[in-house]
Amino acid sequence: MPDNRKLLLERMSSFENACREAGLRLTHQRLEVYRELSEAFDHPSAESLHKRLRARFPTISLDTVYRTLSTLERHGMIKRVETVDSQSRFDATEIRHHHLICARCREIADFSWQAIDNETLPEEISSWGRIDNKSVVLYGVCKKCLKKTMQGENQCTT
Amino acid sequence: MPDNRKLLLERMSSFENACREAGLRLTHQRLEVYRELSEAFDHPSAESLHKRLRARFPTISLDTVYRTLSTLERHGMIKRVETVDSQSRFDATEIRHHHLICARCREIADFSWQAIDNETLPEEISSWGRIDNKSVVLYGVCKKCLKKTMQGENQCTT
DNA sequence: GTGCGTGCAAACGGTTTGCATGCTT
DNA sequence: AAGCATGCAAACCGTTTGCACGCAC
Repeated sequence: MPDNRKLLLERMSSFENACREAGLRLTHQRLEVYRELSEAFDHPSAESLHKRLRARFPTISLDTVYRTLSTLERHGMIKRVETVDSQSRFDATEIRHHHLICARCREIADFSWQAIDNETLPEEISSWGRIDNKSVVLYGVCKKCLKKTMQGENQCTT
Repeated sequence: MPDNRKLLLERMSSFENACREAGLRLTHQRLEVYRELSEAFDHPSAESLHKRLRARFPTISLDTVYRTLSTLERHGMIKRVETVDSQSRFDATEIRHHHLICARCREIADFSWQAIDNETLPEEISSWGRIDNKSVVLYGVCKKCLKKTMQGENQCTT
């Protein structure tokens, strides 16, 4: 059995265990959505996943894909690629800065990080293409929101 | 005259010049949108800007705010805070990685950058709140898209 | 059998667009 | 006077939600 096939089977079985632990039913759709996402390498959108799934499984609905992705995300089984939000946010300052985003109040603060600005990009990048812009986004919870719930402590899991 | 007031006037007059150069008319609405965004420090959304503008200028429409922001962005006079897209994109891999986004084909590629992962956060951050996640996004144009237009050359403006 | 998960359709929120009018040039 | 920019309303697209049926447990 080829290695990638074996790897996928392993991922599927640990996914099934995770579902059981979380009390999520092992539906055909759920398994297929997860399998399709696991085999994808391009960070597909819900709609793009749905298109692929329908090829193998014509009756699956777009709603189910959306719902499944949300459920799996809520249980930490998959990740949503970081976006600020569905709303665009604008900015008139021209000086280089990075962003801090509070997960609770959605406030966006600026900060600068010279060390990063000066860091040279990893070797491999040049084979990908041309880079125009480099941005660091830190996600967390701001002091104001922390105070509201009285659970503080600095911690960076990254 | 206070300093920040003076600074704003300077920005407004250089904005007006930029508009003239770009062939954009100096409408009341255009100027007000830019002024409001310049005075904002919180990366407002179109809707939030509209709300503020209406306080001083009750007849301005939401459409105009949207259109103005797009126009100013197109001319490089303001920036849209980096988002992947309006669509959410998902990801099943659990290993730490950052993202490369191609501005043309919207492809998202992964890369790792140990130097950044190990870099300690700037001092000031701890006064903002708690950080849970750190992500670097590089924007550029991938090789495939570059080939299509035959204009290459590596360059990082950052 | 119980009730979570699905499919369908309709609603939703942010954003864009077609059109006639108004205002900058 | 010419035509870009605006306001209004309707369309749009991605996503969410209410409901009744069906399937995993």
